[in-house]
Amino acid sequence: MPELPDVEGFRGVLERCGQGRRVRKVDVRDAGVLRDVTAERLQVAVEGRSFAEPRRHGKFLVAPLDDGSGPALVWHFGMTGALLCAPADEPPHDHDRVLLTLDDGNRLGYRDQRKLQGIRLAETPDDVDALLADLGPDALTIDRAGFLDLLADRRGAVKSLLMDQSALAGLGNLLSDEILWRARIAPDRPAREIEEAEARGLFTAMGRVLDTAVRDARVPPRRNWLTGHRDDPEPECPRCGNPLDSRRVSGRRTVWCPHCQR
DNA sequence: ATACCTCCCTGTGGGC
DNA sequence: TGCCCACAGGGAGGTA
Repeated sequence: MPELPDVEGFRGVLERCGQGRRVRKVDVRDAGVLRDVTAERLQVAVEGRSFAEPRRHGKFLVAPLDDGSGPALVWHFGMTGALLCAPADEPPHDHDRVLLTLDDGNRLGYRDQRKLQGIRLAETPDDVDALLADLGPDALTIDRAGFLDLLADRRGAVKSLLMDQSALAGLGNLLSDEILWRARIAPDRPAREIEEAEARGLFTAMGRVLDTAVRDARVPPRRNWLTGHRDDPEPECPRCGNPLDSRRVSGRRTVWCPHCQR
């Protein structure tokens, strides 16, 4: 599930619920979500420290502790992860894998059904940089010139480019389909063959889709968006009414309108 | 450089 | 209310 807008929402959860709060207790209920760190190390590193200002890059959420010069928690939410804030005495959900009890009676929970990604501990700011080193620029902050350069440098399908985290960080399958639909560009078009005017339109569509999705903290399944139709039994394009098509592009289910998208 | 495959996990829904 | 399979909005690693 989580793409850039969802993770931006989790950043907000962490900011409102965690920032400035001290972690009283780290409860690892399922160590299967810990990546390159043991439950013991996580406890020692985090308990007694407080959350500084969190930040996001692509689909990663970074939570530096104390003054930011030492360890940081680095979250990735995979397909099914979420960060939730709840009163500490609320019974945990089955999929709450790690619980962080705060000093104000609240509790941050990393909830994740599938455990495809998880939580890392960066020991230093340099470690954080190393974890994020392979990511391209964030989709929310890249400028138009940088975006046009990405397209020009890429031979393969434009959808593969949008989804490639090392080229552009933050877009997932749903957002990519939505943005391409909005810009009327077929997902399998080679990126470098997209005309400049279309490419500018694609950049604008990305910005608008992201703005709305960030406000909703998800890709909203509105009926006038593609996303609102992709799971219909016989999906039709909300713009032209023609049937939507669906097939795999770069290994992911891809929905588009063959009539509108060229 | 890029596309495809498998794998990592769990749960759900459809077909039988 | 059983079994089996494909599939789901994540990514990594290996191959051609």
